[in-house]
Amino acid sequence: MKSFASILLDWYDQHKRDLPWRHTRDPYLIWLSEIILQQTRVAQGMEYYLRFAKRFPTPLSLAEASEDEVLKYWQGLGYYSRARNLHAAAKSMAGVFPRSYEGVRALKGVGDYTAAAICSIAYQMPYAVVDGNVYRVLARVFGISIAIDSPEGKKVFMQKAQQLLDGKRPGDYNQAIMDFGAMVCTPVSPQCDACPLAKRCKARQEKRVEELPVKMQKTKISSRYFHYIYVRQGNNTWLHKRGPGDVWQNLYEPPLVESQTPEENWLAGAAYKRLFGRRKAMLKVPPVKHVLSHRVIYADLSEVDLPSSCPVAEGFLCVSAKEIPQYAVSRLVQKLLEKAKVGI
DNA sequence: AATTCGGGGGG
DNA sequence: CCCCCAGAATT
Repeated sequence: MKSFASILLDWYDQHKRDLPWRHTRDPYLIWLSEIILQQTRVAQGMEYYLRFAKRFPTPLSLAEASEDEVLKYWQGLGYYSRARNLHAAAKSMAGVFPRSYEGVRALKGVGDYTAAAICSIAYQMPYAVVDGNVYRVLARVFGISIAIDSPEGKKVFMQKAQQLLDGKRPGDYNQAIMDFGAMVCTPVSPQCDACPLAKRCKARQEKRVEELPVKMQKTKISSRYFHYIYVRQGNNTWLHKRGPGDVWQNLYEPPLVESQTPEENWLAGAAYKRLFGRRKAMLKVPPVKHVLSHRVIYADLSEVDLPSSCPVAEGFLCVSAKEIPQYAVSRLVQKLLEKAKVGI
């Protein structure tokens, strides 16, 4: 009876995807790829990785860049704390990527999964990764019904993964089980006919493939209502850098008024008056729906004309409309500006 | 232990 | 519409 690991490795040697970060053993580049791929599909992260690796080929080049530039390169990829942590971690390593598991695990933005991935792939250290693919493959093949997002479940899957790890090729094994989960043992309609583990798969024997893995879903989604105001002041406009404690930290956006309900007359509210007094705002883009992981934002964009004599409000930058593309903005702001045909 | 971080692709 | 993706930090 062949081992679980050797079956996966055989499958991997035949079917592995040709990915750019598989052509290097540079721990820095492998780290970069792993941060980009957190909660992100390979297809979505590919172009970002290539651009990052070209512009920031070394820890030092990343450390010496401004956070604004790093965020600009990250624009559109989401989970922007990844970019901020990436930059902070690069600055913390003084040009030398850590060589121990503990050193890697201590980097900002590196958790158990990412530390195991980097150390196994770059250093051939025997640490098993546990990501969404691993949960799914192990839950099905071994018929594990415990919820993957429960504390006990995490422990069970961690132990199982570590026990199955191939000691000779830990990096290849880790990538094998993830590629396998992405290509064969997929979340819906898995390719059981082409699966080299089908014969020993508990879930398949018990016809529970679609039921595993088990997750205790929750996700209460709340709504927010954003009203952006595009300032037209000659050829200039206003931008604001978002602060901590909310979405899109350190990204830029036009002046924003948030309302508690869609019906609220925000134009008469204190927030708007403090910025623009009694000036009229013209609606340019009717509300668009923007979905985040645990939140739905309904956002519209209006325009206010301002004489050039008008001073810039506290906390805002006055920039040429042509310069907007230099600033990192959320996908929502990008879409609103496109629809309004201003900037970008 | 539960929330909060984005955005996109596919059924 | 739904689910989930090479997760981590915070509270």
